[in-house]
Amino acid sequence: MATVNDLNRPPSERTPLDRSAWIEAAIELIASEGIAGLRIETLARRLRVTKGSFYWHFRDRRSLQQALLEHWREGRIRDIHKQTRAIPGHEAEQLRHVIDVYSASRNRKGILIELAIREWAQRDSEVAEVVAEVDAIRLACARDLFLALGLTEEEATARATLLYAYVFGFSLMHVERMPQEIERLKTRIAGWITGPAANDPLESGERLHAE
Amino acid sequence: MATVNDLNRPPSERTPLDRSAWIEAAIELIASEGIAGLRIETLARRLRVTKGSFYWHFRDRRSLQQALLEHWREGRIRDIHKQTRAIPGHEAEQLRHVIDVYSASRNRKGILIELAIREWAQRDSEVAEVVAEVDAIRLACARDLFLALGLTEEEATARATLLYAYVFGFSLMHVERMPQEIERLKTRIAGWITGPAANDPLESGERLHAE
DNA sequence: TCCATTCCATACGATACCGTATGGAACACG
DNA sequence: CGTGTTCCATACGGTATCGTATGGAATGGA
Repeated sequence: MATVNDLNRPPSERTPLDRSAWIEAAIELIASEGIAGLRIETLARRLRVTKGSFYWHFRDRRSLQQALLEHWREGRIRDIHKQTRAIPGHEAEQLRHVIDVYSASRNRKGILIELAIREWAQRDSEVAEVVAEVDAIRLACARDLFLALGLTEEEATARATLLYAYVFGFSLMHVERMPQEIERLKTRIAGWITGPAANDPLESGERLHAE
Repeated sequence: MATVNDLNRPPSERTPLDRSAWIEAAIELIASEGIAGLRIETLARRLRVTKGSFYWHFRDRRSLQQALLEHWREGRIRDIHKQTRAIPGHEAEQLRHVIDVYSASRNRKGILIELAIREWAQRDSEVAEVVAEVDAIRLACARDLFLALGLTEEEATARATLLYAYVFGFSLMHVERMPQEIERLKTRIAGWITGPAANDPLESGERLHAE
């Protein structure tokens, strides 16, 4: 597979591209430009080739998108199980780690990819199905960790949902604070989400309509 | 101002368009197609005119985007104060209402606009500044409600942040459940976010590094 | 009536992109 | 050496869009 170094070498002594090189470059591109910025000729320029190369490896634009989506799906599912593998006695730590990975400023690129895929899913039902699948797995894994902490089924499901909604939503916000304050804020929220059982959730739910 | 009805009438007896008509149509368009789908000629087709009209009302594409952004900013700020106006004794209810407005399936269009603007903000620093301003106001208003409920400054700020991150993030997720189950789930989460004070947040935060 | 203003249509050049057709260079292999 | 395969360059037609230039219809006022 072509390495990044190849881009700085004369075309003659460069490793030939393959599908995966195009897919990797496509991931980079949607991270910076969004799914609408995924253009074949733009990709080709970044890879220092012409689109003649692209149409040798892929049938058309849609074919690249499908491969990209499948690549994302597999990578995410692998990561989920790796990150949420239960270690008895360390469930809360595992959960905070999940939050940390997705809300950390050092993982900016991963977050941008995640947002780009979800933006795409808003307007493509096939993509929405893949996102739904990944979400289902993520939620199930997080829920299992909460279950191990002693929460009820429903409470664990709700906490898992809140956890992921929070990390995705926070990455959409533009909080105006000092970096140190933001870290403190995130730590506090993470601690609350992964913390001990809250008040009786059913009762608070009912009060929504009773008041 | 041109009404929707005008689009079904012959061009001769139609109310002349003005800037606001273009801005309204632009909002509709980014809700359905995203910010990248905001094209002048596409807009013109929807308004049953040619782009000759557009370039009379606006200098260029960027000018429309700025007007659109300003329109969004003002509308959001108006809405925030309207929705979070403190009514003594009903603070929790107000907070749950905020969650309801943004996570309700009936407000799909409003959510899509919100997501489109935030997607835009990821790649345009000027837009990011406006989003940051709106976020700051929203967070301050929600924080004040939590303060009225007796929370500390830091706890109120954290809860307000969690509240908005949750509603934005949830709208990005694709939860595979029956509508009734989803409603129950959302009610439970909303009750928890707006509910009584949690465990000591500082302590849980410290544990993150201690374990 | 004449004229200025408002609002829009039409036509144009320029750019970016898609997908196809076709040729060519490098390489392996018999 | 000849040949097939792999990988890419080039050239082309077609579409969508931007911004400009310019003319025209309708309207209200002097």
